[in-house]
Amino acid sequence: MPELPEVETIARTLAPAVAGRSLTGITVLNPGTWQSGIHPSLVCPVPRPFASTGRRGKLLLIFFADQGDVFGLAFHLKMTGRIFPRSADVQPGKHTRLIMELDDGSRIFFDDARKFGYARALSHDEIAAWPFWNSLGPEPLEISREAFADRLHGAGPVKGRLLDQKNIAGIGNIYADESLFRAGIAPYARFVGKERLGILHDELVKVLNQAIRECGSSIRDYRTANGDAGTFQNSFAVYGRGGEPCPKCGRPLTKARVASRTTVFCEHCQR
DNA sequence: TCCTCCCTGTTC
DNA sequence: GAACAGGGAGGA
Repeated sequence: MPELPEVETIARTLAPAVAGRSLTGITVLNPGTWQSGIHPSLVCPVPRPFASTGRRGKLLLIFFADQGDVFGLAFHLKMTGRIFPRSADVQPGKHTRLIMELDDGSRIFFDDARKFGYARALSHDEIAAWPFWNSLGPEPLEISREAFADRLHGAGPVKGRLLDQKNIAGIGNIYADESLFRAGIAPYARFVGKERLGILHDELVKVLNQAIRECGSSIRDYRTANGDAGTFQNSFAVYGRGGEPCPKCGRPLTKARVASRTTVFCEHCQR
């Protein structure tokens, strides 16, 4: 379940693996994983030096140094996607869906047990034809408190609005539940006022930054590009803790379905 | 705005 | 052997 902090961590830990290297080819093992109008062989007809890695919402980005029609790659890891740089002697696993071949013989595997994840080439035409990219809301760590409150203000349950990537990019079930608990806002609350949404932004920024410092949350599948687990799962106040005592008041945490997602919250501390 | 579906490994 | 996990597309 890589959300913003996990994808940010993967981008940072992947950077050394691509630094100074070039992409020489892309091998697609699962056809559905390559969701791009550009054939993978056309991404690097000649070796393409890498420039950097990055992130937009939950998308992992890899950019090329030279200017070409295709200037980078985007990966959505969805729930079970993983990125593994590996030396030339390591063979792909049964869940390897796509392989990036590098000029030193090493490879970067994109594994995804559930096949929900995908990769795309980034070109101006590809982006123009990609509604998801074009509808992504601002980054929560870059938007102001006031702008955040404006975007989240509305009729639907606040958790649904927080999860909607059109409003704010990069928030998934974990950081939605954790930030709502810290802000004392019930996930099903509607018409939450601007002041309380400002508090939600404060808490969201804090929880995201702490999770980034801790290299993300590893529940089961997520690992950094180095293969390490994150540690923020040890700091969860509510996520995955239905029935356990609330960290603030000690009453049992409620597990319910909100915005079509499993949601854990405290009925006493969150209003 | 809300629900279902896509997938498959893991848990009950 | 069924329920569950869930991001986002697509339909109601």
